[in-house]
Amino acid sequence: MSRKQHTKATWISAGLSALKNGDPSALRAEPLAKQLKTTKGSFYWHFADVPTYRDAIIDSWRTNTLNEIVKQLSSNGTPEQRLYAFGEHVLNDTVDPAMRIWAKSHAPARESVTQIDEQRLTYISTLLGSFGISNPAFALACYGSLIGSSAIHANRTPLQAFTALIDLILALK
Amino acid sequence: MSRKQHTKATWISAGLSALKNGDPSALRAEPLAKQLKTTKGSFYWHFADVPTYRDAIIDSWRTNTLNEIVKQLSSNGTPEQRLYAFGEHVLNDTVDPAMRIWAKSHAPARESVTQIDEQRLTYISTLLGSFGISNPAFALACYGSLIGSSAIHANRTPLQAFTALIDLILALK
DNA sequence: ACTAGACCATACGTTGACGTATGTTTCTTT
DNA sequence: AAAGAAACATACGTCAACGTATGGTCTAGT
Repeated sequence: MSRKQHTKATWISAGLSALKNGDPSALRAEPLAKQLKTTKGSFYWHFADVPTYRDAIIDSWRTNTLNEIVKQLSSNGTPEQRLYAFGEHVLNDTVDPAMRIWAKSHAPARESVTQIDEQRLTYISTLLGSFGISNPAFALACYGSLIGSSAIHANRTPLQAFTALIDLILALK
Repeated sequence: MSRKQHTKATWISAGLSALKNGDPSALRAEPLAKQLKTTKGSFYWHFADVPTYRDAIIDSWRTNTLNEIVKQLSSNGTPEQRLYAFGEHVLNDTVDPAMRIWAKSHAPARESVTQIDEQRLTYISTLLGSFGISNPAFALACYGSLIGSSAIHANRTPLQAFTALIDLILALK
């Protein structure tokens, strides 16, 4: 009914949301509690301490993202359609930038980012391979243009760069 | 002999260096003082407070980067050579990722990143234009692949993606 | 409605960083 | 070498966030 109480998932969701507009230092117990209109009593019930919470955030991102990749893997549609769907998946991952900068100083974040990058690059390489394009630098360029152009402050949408690039590469086939 | 005292530039340099391996929250007076083997007495001599210092860091990055772009603009060499040189310039800017995430929550950082992105995109668009390539999405893809693939955790170098992409785009001419 | 367990509020002591005040050292100029 | 200026060290009060302890409140099962 009233379901006013919080769960681990609530806290993790709030943390992931905080990462969308800031760096990992935004993951602090008391400010988040205030934002959730509760107190840190709840926080410390669900998590032993802040480092534990932060690692749970990382693991949640990793799991969600891996699941999304699996979903993409088993999707249907032409390779072109699947490439575009992949692009949207990456662009929708607004936590990615924070995880990436966190990875510079935090081993668990680094491991998760590495794993996700491997999976995504493998997937896009496979799709490009179905067009007979096997140079792995192209996969890296595609993935990079997604990660990068979503971070760039320009008037164009990141998707425009990605689609232009895909069209260009597919012209090779 | 002249015992080595610190200057504004020393502090700013230390801050820029800290940003290479972490987020903006690493820019704190006392930890940096410890690292520079001095005390915050020096810090507060050179800067009014931490926000002032942080904005000085941003401005230093902006100025350095703009100067570097101007240098590239007046460089000589073929457009191909200048494209590659541009790529290296961007990849050498290891502060860029931290500035980019900072831009999400801090207006001065955002303004600087926007300005730098505009200048870089204009320059690369001009170079591509000299090959008769006018679709701005290609410039965004190139710049994005630099920014992005340098952030990606993979076994390949970012430059491989960029050069493959340039070669691909130049094949259009 | 009662009780057990799950969940939350709050008071407390601790810590790390902030910014100020004030004295001390080092540099420069004469 | 002395004086003034520039740069640094340090002690202090304040604050925000940490983590703990303890008691209160909600909820489900009987």
